[in-house]
Parts: sequence; structure tokens; C-alpha cells
Amino acid sequence: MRYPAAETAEKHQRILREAARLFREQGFDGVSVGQIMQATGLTHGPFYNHFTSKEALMAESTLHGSEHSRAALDAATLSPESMRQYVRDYVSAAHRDAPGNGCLLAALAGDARKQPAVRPAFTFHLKSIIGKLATHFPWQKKRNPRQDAIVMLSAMVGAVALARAVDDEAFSDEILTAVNAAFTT
Amino acid sequence: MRYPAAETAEKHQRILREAARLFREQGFDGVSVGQIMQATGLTHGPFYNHFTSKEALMAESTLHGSEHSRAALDAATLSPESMRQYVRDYVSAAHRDAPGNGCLLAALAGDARKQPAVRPAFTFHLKSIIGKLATHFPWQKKRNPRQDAIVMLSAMVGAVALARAVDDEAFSDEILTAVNAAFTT
DNA sequence: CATTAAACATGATGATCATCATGTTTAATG
DNA sequence: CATTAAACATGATGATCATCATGTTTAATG
Repeated sequence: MRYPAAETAEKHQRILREAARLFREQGFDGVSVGQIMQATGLTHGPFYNHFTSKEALMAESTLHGSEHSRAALDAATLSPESMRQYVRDYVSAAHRDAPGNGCLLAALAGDARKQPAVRPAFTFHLKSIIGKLATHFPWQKKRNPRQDAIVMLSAMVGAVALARAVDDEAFSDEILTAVNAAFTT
Repeated sequence: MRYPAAETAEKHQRILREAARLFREQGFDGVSVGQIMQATGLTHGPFYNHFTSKEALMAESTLHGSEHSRAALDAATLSPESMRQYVRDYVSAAHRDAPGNGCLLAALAGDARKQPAVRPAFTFHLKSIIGKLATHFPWQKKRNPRQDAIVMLSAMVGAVALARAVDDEAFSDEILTAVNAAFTT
């Protein structure tokens, strides 16, 4: 380490954080290595001192984003009411309008299909979220919590993805409201 | 027209068809104008005799795909049983494994968000599908068919998108099966 | 039949990008 | 204190791509 080790480690984390944000905002192909490095305050050169390739960064930044998201969900598992609030926040206009800080499932499902390097991290994350929802969401009829969790999460992810793709704000709001009403009332 | 008008029109349609297929398979940014033209059996040059830009083709091919999809759904609206079959086919492994011939909502929701030129066509298509589902799906409790249609379609789109992104086939099948069971039994 | 111009093929062009090359800095090593 | 090599900055490089330029073909036009 010829540069302060602590600063270098911090820069590494900053690359991961900015990449996770930019990838969710613009997709893996929509962001260049140069843009990510610029967002961290570095030039493009040292990228390859931190990661072996853009592909490797995509995989690592997906895991990085997964950690944050899972921690947020863990905080919500403490009470039935906070679980309902988690779903409300997920299917909200605020989440729709801030993909860079939002769920990577909704932001990157389409991209993950085309990026083999990312799929293991994506799969791990999805399994983890479904497991937590099945266990902690206050299901009314406790027939099959895991199946119910899959259906609810599919609807949440689909609703946010569709609400983001649509050109008509009232319609976009209607999509979110419908899914919210179906699972949190 | 210095080339046979009928042939030229057919080439135009072929470009639209191949573009609609390739875009759904690989995303708007994942396919080049050259690849699309090659798929139609032409060279890249005459592309601009047919379309003003790649953006214009993205918008037109989305509308083109929409027509096919809406016709397929219209055929299904004839009976409650064929409507259930429509949902079963949508949330199936066959649909998951053939995005090029599948629903553009599931294949391109993430891309549409980033492509302003495509959003009007995408919005039109989504509204149309939701309207048909609300009217024709055999809802059990007829409380709010439109809301129920939005929730069901969100789950269908989300399930297919997630099933395609995942690395584990058994898990992918489980997602589809769960959503299928929730709406068609 | 001569002319025209749309649809074609081939081959630029300029931009963007991931990655590499080179030189520089400096904490750590001995 | 001299040496080393990781982390940096700047500046290639080669590939890919959307779009343009040029020449060619030929149905339509008069």
C-alpha cells in the first residue's frame, strides 16, 4: 500500500456505493466505468487497481446493494406493523422516483437476465428477501406463507417496474395504489 | 419507389418484426442497428430509408409488438376458461424461456424507463392490457376488477422478470408456480 | 425511351467505451 | 535511508456503434 490504506479502502467502498447507485439508476450498460470513477472523485485510471473488470464490479456492487437492502428489511421484521410499512414504502411514489436508492430487484431484474456475472448475487438476494417476507409478514390466512410471499413480492417488483416505465403520472400512481391496497389493508 | 413496392413494404415489416424480437431478447441497448438489419437479410445501409433513427425504430417496434400481444389477449377474452389459460401461459416456463416472442411488458419494463421515445407506446399497451383483464378475467369477488387486474398483472410481470433473472431453475420454477397458483386455481 | 429518385450495398466518420501503458507518488519494508 | 510496488493521473488503443456519404439499381413517371 503506497497510499494511505484507510483512504484506499474508503475509495474502494465509494466506488461500490456509487456503482450500486448509478447501475440502479441507469442500468449496467447505461453507466460507464469512467462515470462511476468520476462520481467517486477519481479518474478512470485506478479503476483496475480496485476491480478486475466492469463485470466484476457489477457483481460486487450488486452484493453491496443487497447488504443494505437486507439490513433495511431486517429492521422491519421486528413488528407486524413495521412489515406492513415496509411494503407501503416499497410500493410508493418515493421509491418509484428514487431508483438509485431503491430495491435492486425492481431496478435491475431486466438487466440481471442479460448479465451472467450478476445472476448469482441477484438470486441470492431474491431468495433472502422472499425468506424474510414469508417468515415475518403478517399473513392473514396462513396457508402457504412462502407462496404468498412470492406472489406479494412479484406484485411489488412488477408494480414498481411498471410504474417507472409509464408516461402518465396518474396511471403510475394508480398502479402503486392498487398493489398497496391489496397487501397492506 | 424504384424497388418493387410490395417487397419494400415486406422488408419494412421484417425490420419491425426482427427488431421487436431482438429488443425483447436483448434489450434496446443490447442490439445494434446492424444486427437488426442483418436479421432481416439486408445490410445496414438502407436502415435509414426505412426509419429516421434507432429511437424511432424502438418506438415503432414496441407498437408493433403491442399489436400482436393485444390480438392474442383479445382471442383469449372469449371465455373465462381461456382467460385463465392466458394467465397460465403467461406465467409459464415456456414464456420465461422465450422472451423474444413474449410479452413486452415483462421483457422491456426496465428498458422503457430509460427510453423516453418508447414510453408512450409502452404506456398505451399497459393500459390496454389492464383494461382487457379487468373486463374479461373471471374475478371471483367482483369488488374492484380494475384494481384486481392491476395487482394480478403486476404479479405476472414481476414473476416472469424475476424468474428470468434468477440463476437457479428450481427456484425460477417455484416463482412461476406460486403466481400461477394464486390466480388460476 | 429518357429521366428521376427511392431502396439498396459498401464504405466512411466521429463518438463512446473498456481496458491497457506509462510515468508519478509515497507508505511500507528492510 | 534506499528500495519497492500499490494506487494514482494522464493518455493511448482497438472495438463497437449510430449515422452519413457515395455510387448503383430499377420501378415509376412523362
